[in-house]
Amino acid sequence: MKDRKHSRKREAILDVLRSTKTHPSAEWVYAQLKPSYPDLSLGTVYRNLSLFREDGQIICVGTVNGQERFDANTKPHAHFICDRCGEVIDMEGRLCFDPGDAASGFFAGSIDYCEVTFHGKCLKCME
Amino acid sequence: MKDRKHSRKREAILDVLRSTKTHPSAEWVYAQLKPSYPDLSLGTVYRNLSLFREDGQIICVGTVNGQERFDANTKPHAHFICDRCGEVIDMEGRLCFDPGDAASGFFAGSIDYCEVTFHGKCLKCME
DNA sequence: ATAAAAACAGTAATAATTCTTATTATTGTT
DNA sequence: AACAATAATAAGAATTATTACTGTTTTTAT
Repeated sequence: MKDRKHSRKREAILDVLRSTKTHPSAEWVYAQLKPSYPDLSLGTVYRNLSLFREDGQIICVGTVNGQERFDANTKPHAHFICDRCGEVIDMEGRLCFDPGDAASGFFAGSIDYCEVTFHGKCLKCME
Repeated sequence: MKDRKHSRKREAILDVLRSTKTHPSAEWVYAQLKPSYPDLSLGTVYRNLSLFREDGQIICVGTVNGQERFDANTKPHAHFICDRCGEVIDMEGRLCFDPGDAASGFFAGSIDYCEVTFHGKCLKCME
């Protein structure tokens, strides 16, 4: 990881991500922090999320309704996205295979990681 | 599938999608057709891609560099995305498991489908 | 042929994200 | 503690993919 100057806001952004399981968007992180950091700027959230991703401290889960969603849990794990309400749910531990292993050896490029995303309706949205 | 009036342009858009393995963006489809249909509008491409998706004739592969990518091959199959050049490559037939099966029974919501996407560098980008 | 409905082009609007610039915070050095 | 050097920031402008609107054209059923 490149070494960076310390920044209270960057730290706070990462803390928010680490203290939730909701796989938030940039906007949501911003809304969470704005009360405690009234001079926080949305651009700062976006910029730091990019840095975290570069440094491998967070991963992108995918875009839901046009917004990228982030996850501070960098261990490989699958996600479920509810196509009705947009909620993103961890499926950690529910898969008994490593899709990366399953494909390497068959593919000529180099595989860095693999995303497994289930789509459907969450329990709440099934009524 | 809802019944729709016939449209020469809609037909052409689907033909383009069906005759390529490149998993194109809306913009790319538009660029392909513009020479033969000089009065084609980008909005028409977007609108019809949405209709195709509603009708289950195409699927969304995910966003690459901010642009959604589409695929007329609706059979479940995995993809590889090169994070350097953005190329999307089919991994059809290379997975020996059905991730949907692997997860149902463990999850309380209803699973419609499952996306498996590998990330890395394609052969060309590895030099 | 004609009338109703759907599809269209062209353009304006929207919305997520990135970029720019002037200011402020951090860090190492006296 | 004062100091530069430089990274980080706020605010807002700019960019860009996508969607919505409006008046016109195409399709299709009568």
